[in-house]
Amino acid sequence: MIAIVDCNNFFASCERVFNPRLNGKPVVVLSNNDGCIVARSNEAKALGIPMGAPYFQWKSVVLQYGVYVFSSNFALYGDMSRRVMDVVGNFLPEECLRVYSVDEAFLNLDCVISPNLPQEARQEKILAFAHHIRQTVKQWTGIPVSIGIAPTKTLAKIANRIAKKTPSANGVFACANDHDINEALRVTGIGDVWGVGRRLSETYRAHSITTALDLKNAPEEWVRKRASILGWRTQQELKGIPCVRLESLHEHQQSILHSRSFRHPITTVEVLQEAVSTFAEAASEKLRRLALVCGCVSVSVRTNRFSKNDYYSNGGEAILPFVTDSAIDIVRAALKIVEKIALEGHEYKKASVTLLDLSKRQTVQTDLFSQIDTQHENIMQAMDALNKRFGRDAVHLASGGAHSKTNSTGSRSWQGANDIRSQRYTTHWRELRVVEAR
DNA sequence: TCTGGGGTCCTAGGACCC
DNA sequence: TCTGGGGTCCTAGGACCC
Repeated sequence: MIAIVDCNNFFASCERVFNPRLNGKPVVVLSNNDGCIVARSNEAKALGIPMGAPYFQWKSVVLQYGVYVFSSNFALYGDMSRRVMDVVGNFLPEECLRVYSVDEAFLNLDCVISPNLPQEARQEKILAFAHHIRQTVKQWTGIPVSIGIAPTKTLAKIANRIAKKTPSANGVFACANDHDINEALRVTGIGDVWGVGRRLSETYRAHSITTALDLKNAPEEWVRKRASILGWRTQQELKGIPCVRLESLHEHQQSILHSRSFRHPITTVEVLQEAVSTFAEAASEKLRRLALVCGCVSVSVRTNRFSKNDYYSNGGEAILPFVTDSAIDIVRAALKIVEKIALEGHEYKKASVTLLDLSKRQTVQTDLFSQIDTQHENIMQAMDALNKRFGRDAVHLASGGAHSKTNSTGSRSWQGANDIRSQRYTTHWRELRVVEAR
């Protein structure tokens, strides 16, 4: 049996932990640049605010109902995620816990509760175990979680959704036998199935497959043909046959991406290069943190994708002559690409830098030792140390823009809005929560 | 005025081989 | 007039996830 532990409204719940007056109130958290609504408390959901909605379209509702709004605070959410996963990790061996995203983890319950127990005794133990996890996470971190339990991951996801939607379930829902599973599938819309996105649900609905149960019962060959091997696997999972493995096929990450939309459009290639330089440097920092090197840099730029006229987007990539983790090499390659792909006269709204062809730093170092530039290595170590100690962007490459080009608030004019962020309560000494006792 | 960011995997089709 | 068959590898683009 598989369990999935999923934090409820995770970002909104993080805000509530350190700001209890938000309990019972509608809360939303915005994406980078304060662009979209990416997390909503139940009260905000009840107001009809959809996931991913542009913030500006919902500002009037926000004002009318006194919704509390926050810019995203990833320092806080990342740290809270680590705490939640640590607590869950206390309950079972490491190899039976698979952290799937910032707010979700899969648990292999067979590690903890013997599959050979009689059905009823086993079910009872599983439920008690799940409730215990849920209560402990809540008490130790302040984050509410829901737990879904079923024979496959896709079914566990469905059980989790029911756990969230059914108040009487108390945050835990298990479906183990065929009858319970079919009933759960019957009340689950096709679009709510894990692995069925917008396009696939359109296809399915056009063929009268509207619930998860319909998909389970659809002809396999048809599913295989119309929805590829992925759709077929989803269908197998609905039938209780495990098909989705989470164990990564790869030893390490395949790509590193850093991208941002600009608050104000960039109109000159010169400024665009500053932005791309900054992004490439940020990507290289992540590369070094993961102890990887890259062999290929890819850059893309584009204008506003929502304005119909004059949409322009372009991209390019460069294969590096040697693998590297040096910001200097990577930025240089990225800027060369910008020269090729960026034309004057456009209003650029977004740029991204992707590092590809990643390998472990250690393994290449032995082969290509003479090619690793030790001077760069020393500079990178110094820069990383300075930025760690004195804050991000304490030092950066000059191609990222000089300080004379910053505006009155101290940020470059293209940098995104992040105006209404809460304090970084758990990671910055100066932002600790102050509690007054009277 | 205003619309996120960071990933993975699969497939079709082209290029190439003999 | 008429133009094979069998295979591999790579890449761009699409779809999906949170």
